[in-house]
Amino acid sequence: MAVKRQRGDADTATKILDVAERLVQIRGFNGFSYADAAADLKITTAALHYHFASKAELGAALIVRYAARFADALAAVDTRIADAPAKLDAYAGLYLDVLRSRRMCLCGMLAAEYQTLPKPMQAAVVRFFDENEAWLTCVLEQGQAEGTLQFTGSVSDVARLIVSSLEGAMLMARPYGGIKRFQAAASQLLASLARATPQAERLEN
Amino acid sequence: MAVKRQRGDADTATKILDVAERLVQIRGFNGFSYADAAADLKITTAALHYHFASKAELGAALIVRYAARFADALAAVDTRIADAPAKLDAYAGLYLDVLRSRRMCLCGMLAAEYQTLPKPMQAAVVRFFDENEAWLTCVLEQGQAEGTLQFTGSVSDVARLIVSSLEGAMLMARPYGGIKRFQAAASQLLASLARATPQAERLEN
DNA sequence: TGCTATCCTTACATACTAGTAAGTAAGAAG
DNA sequence: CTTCTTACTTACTAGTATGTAAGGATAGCA
Repeated sequence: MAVKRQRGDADTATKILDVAERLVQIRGFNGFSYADAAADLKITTAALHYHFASKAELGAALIVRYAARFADALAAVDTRIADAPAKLDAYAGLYLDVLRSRRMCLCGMLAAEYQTLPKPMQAAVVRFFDENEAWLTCVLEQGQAEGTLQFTGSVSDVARLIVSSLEGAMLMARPYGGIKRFQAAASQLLASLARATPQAERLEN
Repeated sequence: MAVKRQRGDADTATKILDVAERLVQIRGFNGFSYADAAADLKITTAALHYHFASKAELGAALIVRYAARFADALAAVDTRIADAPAKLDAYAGLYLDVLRSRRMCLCGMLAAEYQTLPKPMQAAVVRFFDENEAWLTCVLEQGQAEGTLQFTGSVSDVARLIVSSLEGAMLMARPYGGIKRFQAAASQLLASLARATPQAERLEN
């Protein structure tokens, strides 16, 4: 069967995901309702239920799409950038992009609400973080082998510290309403990992 | 007027705060209801409204009490411990205590929900973090002066990195259901601040 | 004894929650 | 032209949310 697009619009399911994603990133999964999303899209809540039978299903689809997009972005970093410290900068840059649109990381937000989430969403959130950790582990090993990164402790502990610190920095940045705090925390963290060679200015925007 | 205690119990307002605090730390402010707290206490929601007229009022009282208790704990650290690095360890220990009871930091949780909180709660959350930062700033300055801590960047940036990273580590620890991740992240972070080696650096003292 | 304040209950109001049932307009398929 | 499918809408349900009004129980006190 052919893919259809009736009025030149992105299809409704995609638009629902876009709106719901933004709402969850700003207000949390427990802080938004089908009514909010429906009002935003100027459709009925019943139409939402047509595309996503339950809120849990919508939530799971949200994480799957978000994780896939993040994985694509990480793959793009790998092809674009060779240097391990620069890869870490680019990684922090992905977080910064989210923060610039005044949102929290979707999965960071869901981590806070973790205990109230349906099982499939919980599993998807953990998968997202595992994938982040795996990518960072590769970069850290590369940097260690090249001698461009130095750290004590296991590679996976450092990977986890990076994820934790960046998620925490995002969390804290939002009450303070700016990206400066995040940038300061990220550059400080990454500087402590980079070997004390002359480093380009990073995260300057 | 005298303080009364009718059946040897802690007074109801305190018990409400205890239960609500636990619920918010586990489920979030948007993830718990007066009905949940009332059921737990085996009283009616109307009784909750007697003590805390609105959920917003209860939430604000929650933060005020939590912040006061935290401030007391920090003061106790100051009198008990002289060494700056050990103070930082004790600071991380406070977070660990919260995590051990399988809870998120109250204000870390509320930071995630920040955009949906009533104004007075938002202000109280920011106050909590400002107080944390101020305390850490003192400790970092002390450590810098004593030569027991070393770091690049401003004292307040480092203080913010510590808060961010520990809050982030708590956030991430809960989906993974243990304290190991938190401990690894905290010790790694603090180790990077403690004066690294007893080698050449010591000579300048 | 009766007055009063505290602390609570019953009963209710009002709004919102996710989710469902039934129907319909528009097009594709045969 | 009929039938089926897609993508909705209108109208509704049961349950839950915060919050209120009125009054009862109990204790201390004048």
